Amino acid sequence: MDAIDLNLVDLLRTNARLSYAELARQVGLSAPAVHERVGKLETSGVLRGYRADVEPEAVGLGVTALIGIVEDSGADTDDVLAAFRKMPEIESCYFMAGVESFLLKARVGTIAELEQLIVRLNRTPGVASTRTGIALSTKWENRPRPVSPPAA
Amino acid sequence: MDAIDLNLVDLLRTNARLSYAELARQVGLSAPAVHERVGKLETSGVLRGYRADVEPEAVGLGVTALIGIVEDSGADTDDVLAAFRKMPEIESCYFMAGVESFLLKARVGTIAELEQLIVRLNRTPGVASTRTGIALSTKWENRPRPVSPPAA
DNA sequence: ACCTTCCGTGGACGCGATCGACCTCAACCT
DNA sequence: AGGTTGAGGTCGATCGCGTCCACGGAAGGT
Repeated sequence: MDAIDLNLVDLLRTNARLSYAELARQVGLSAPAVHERVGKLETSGVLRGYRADVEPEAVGLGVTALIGIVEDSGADTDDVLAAFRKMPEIESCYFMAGVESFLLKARVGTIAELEQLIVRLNRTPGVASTRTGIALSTKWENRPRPVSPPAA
Repeated sequence: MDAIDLNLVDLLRTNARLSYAELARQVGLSAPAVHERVGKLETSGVLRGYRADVEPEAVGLGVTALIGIVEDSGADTDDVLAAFRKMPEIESCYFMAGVESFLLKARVGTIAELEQLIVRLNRTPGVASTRTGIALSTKWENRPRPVSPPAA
């Protein structure tokens, strides 16, 4: 993980579809060298994948909610997690310090669907209570933070 | 936005580096047709970009926090937003219904940096108070929800 | 029926991806 | 010091992909 690797990570974080040739030009190496570096970053787990960034409204997911979960005392956290994992509307899941064991970010199409999701969450074994906040708008999300020092 | 478009969106959401030729095979069209469709999805704003998914720990961002913000009464929300936007550690920013106007997701390297961030947040004009929760682990994040019906 | 528009296909051509051979340098061993 | 080894690079060649263009057929309007 030298400066060139960090540079590649930054470039791919801003545009994951850059060609190896273009990446090579940007970092000042040959295309095969970049190809090998990126391959190593992938197999070492630094680069976990490449995702298109999609406007949620455009695919019918206009409602965003953030939901805190309080577990039952003695609940099996792994079981709870497995149940959450089966709900595709839960985009993100953080295990938190504090009274609320989990914080979930969910996206659904309508408030009615959100209601159904909350009902399902409250019914899943191990969940004591939920507290949901509705996002009126997403100002930004997953903004890539440059990790390599600016080129000066 | 027909079924093929949704299919393309799903494919790119799972792997943004798929070649047009490969996409074409998967959806049963020719490469130029896919090229044109993807181009239109980009210019129409459905596809906002393509991002590498990076393991945060690997780039020195091991601490994740979720921070609720209460605004001063009479604060200028746009100014507050602009201030947040200048803080690169804030990865996501949601404008919320409820007492807390914003919910921020921030990533930093150390608890000390988190402390500094919170201090800065509390100092920014328009912010009345903050409430931060620390994520002990990220179970998953930005899981792509398939948007097109399964191929059956 | 005709025209127009949209959306696709097929062919062509230049560039990119990717493999293998070779080079360079630094670290380490003897 | 000299030799060996391995990591990480360049170069060149080959093959497939990206992308442009001309053409074709279906749907819909007049």
